[in-house]
Amino acid sequence: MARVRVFVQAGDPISAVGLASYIRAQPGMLVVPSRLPADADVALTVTDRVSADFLGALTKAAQAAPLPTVVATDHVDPEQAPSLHRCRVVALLPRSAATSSRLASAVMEAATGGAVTSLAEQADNLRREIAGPDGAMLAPRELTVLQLMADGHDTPEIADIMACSDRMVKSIILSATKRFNVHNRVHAVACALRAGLI
Amino acid sequence: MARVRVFVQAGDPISAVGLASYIRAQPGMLVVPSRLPADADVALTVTDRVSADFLGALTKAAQAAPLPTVVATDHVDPEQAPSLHRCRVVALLPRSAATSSRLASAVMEAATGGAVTSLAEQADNLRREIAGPDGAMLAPRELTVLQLMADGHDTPEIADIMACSDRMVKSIILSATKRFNVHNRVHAVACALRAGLI
DNA sequence: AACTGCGTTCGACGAACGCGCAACGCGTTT
DNA sequence: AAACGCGTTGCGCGTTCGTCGAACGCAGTT
Repeated sequence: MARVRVFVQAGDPISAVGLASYIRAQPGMLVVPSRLPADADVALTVTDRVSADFLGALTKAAQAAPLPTVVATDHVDPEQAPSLHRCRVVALLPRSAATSSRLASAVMEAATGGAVTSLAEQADNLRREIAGPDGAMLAPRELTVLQLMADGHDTPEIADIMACSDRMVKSIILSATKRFNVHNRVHAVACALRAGLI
Repeated sequence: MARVRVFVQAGDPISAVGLASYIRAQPGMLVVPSRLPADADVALTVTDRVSADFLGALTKAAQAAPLPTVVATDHVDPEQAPSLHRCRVVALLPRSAATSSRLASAVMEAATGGAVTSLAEQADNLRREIAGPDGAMLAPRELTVLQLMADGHDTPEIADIMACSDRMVKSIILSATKRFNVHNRVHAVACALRAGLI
């Protein structure tokens, strides 16, 4: 292969030219114009979080020109992880720690189709690298309570679903709010949602 | 002024080189190395959302070298808006629609200290430009209340921030929960968060 | 076995929330 | 002017939440 042709895609122009600069600085790569995705070997995208919306856009783009895709992001929604391979995503990179060499090697591997690590494993690595060791700090019960609250259930309903008393549910919420240093249950749910934990 | 010296700052390397590329492409501007913020005329930053954390980092940076600052972002937390001028923020741009000319003119105005529109007005314009016509599904006050709740504030705090009574805040929440057919305020915040409205 | 720390469970009380009803100001309609 | 809608605020009620304290079981320590 002569030079790897990279199709660059981003939700905002700033990130787009940032990615393009990285690729242009690589001797073995060049950026293909956004009008000609079919001429590329690899797609390179960046996003705040891999959400359903983002994957939808990716799917649409993949129908026009199916390319192996590298994604730079800081978060992958757990429920979206299984859909990644359908969009031909072959590599996940940490956006906030994307070095020139990491980007380049990921794009090169994607272009040559080599060394495809499991996407689930990559997503896990990403979560660990981004969130640090804190990400694993929630107990399973806390997770359940947070999810149920986010779905609109109040304390007695949660107690019923989890087969325990109201007091227990409140205790779980209390311990979680104190440990994460948030003000109340709304704040806790919002933080968990933003952190992608639920 | 000979050339405008711009100090570029971003949470991730991709956006940083993106911004730098934009500035370098401008004939009248140059990028100062990140080690020499004191040599710059203007600071240019980019962030997903103007949160308390982001403003904290900005404040710390401003202590080292107080510069008029241009921020490219897609969202400004309403409660942070009053703090913007303390961090010497003079312009807000839509990140997802940041064109070369908009960036350049904002940086130039910041450097010359001219044409300072009200920051609150700029924040409003930003919200309108980002959300588009879909954002019209929620009234502006509902959006504010939801954001404040997501940041952990309770009813009297929100009433204080929005300069109205507790009853009014509750009325806004009540009308929103009825209109969106959700069970309570936690559910409302979770839905808004998942829909990307806040 | 007695002690100690830690997580779990429950009771209780003040504060906050969910919500209906009534009233006031203010612009628009007729 | 009268009628109407709409946003705002207040009052009050029952329900739920936030939080402290205490009791219990269960490791590991000595």
